[in-house]
Amino acid sequence: MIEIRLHDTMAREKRVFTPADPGRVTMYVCGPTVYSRAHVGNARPPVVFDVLARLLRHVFGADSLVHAANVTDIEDKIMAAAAAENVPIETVTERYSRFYFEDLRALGVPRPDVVPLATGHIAEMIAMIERLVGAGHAYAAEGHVLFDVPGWPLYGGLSRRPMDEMIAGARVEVAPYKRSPADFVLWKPSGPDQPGWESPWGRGRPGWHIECSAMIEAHLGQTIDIHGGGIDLEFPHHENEIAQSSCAHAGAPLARFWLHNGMLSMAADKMSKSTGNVVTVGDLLAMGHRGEALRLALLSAHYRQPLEWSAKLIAESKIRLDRLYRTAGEAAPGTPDPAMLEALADDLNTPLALSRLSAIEDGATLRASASLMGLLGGGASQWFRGEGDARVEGLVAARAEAKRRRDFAEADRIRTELADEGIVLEDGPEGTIWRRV
RNA sequence: GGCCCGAUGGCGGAGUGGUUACGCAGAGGACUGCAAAUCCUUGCACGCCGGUUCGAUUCCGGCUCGGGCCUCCA
Repeated sequence: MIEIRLHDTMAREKRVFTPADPGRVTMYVCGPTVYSRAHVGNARPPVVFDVLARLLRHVFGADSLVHAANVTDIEDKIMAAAAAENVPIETVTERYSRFYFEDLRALGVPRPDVVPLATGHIAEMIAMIERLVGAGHAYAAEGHVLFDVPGWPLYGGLSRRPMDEMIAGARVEVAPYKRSPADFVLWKPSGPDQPGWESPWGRGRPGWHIECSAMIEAHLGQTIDIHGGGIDLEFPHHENEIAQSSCAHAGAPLARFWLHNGMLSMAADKMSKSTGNVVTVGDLLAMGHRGEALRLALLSAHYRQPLEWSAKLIAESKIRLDRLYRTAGEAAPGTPDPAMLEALADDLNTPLALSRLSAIEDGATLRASASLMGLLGGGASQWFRGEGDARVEGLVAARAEAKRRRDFAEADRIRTELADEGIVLEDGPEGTIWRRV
């Protein structure tokens, strides 16, 4: 069996990955808060961890993996977005949740095995908070429940931040009900006009961090094999998840491997909703870019490295796919290329894997290899032509007839006409094929 | 200010203590009615200063620059 090595943020080094139970590999990736369209940066984790999921299924068996990714459908930004439209939060969350999975499908990312909703696990969250309170790790104050950070000395292990510096460096105004500035909220009160659930501490709603801890416990267990997410979540989100879960589980570690992807930037700035420096997946698709080209672009750099997003990157990725599809043709998948597999197994080195791909000459091997990265799923003719277009086919046939008459002026006129529509013709030994640029 | 990461050819982006990344773009050639595509050939590199070493782009230290986190964030 091939050896998979993954970079574990906790250990700060690559380690050989072996599941606790090879028959049930567990992976959880932090999903979106659904209050707006996903931008390309938001799409990097789903794409990256989809590649990992494909690799794990290839190595451990198709049914060996339980891949979970949550949807955060209760959060203050959602409430703000709903209030702005004067609609219930469900209107907002259902709309953007639908968009999110449509975008992912366009990028070749299937729905994870488990997609838990935060609002579907309020009882589990309350139960976990009660356990934390009972164990002395959390306390109620003014309708809030807070995690007692100084009371858990192991806090900060993932991000390696010394406790005193976290407190000294706190830049936010400290709420008066907090015992320590580092304490974070597990439950917060809701006003009469805000969404909320009854709890031992009054009507309220969960804090963001407890959602993941409770849903991981509910669906995957106390200790999972892999926990993934963007590097920006390392602190405080993942640190807080660790604190909550470990304290609720008598010290059992939350995850055996922590994987974090790097950020996407655009024009030298991080792509983020708060700065407005974003391009949404939906915008790019509407512009005519292929989802598969966007996927390849997202995999063109190693997942832990930052990635500079640009129009040129998309164009290059599309051209690369053209070449790969020409080689793949209509071949049925064969056996993956060992060198490509080796690249993926070495901490998901997709740029290296991509270079291996371009060295493969056999269509069947190429298709099987590419499918491990979620690429080359369709046939070449489908890729180049898109959906059937009778009018274009007719013009191509008319041009072929003109060529047969050696009426090259007419043939060139038709070719120019199609070129103006962004359609390129290629005369080959088996006739003319066409594709959109 | 604190914690952490990075610096590779025109651009993107792997990797390595001594030997080819790869892709895009460029140049030349083959092919073509002309093209396109394809194939062949080809130019272009490892931020700065020290150290270790027979030898460093690769290891160590310092510097400069860039990025992320410390607040919602994938």
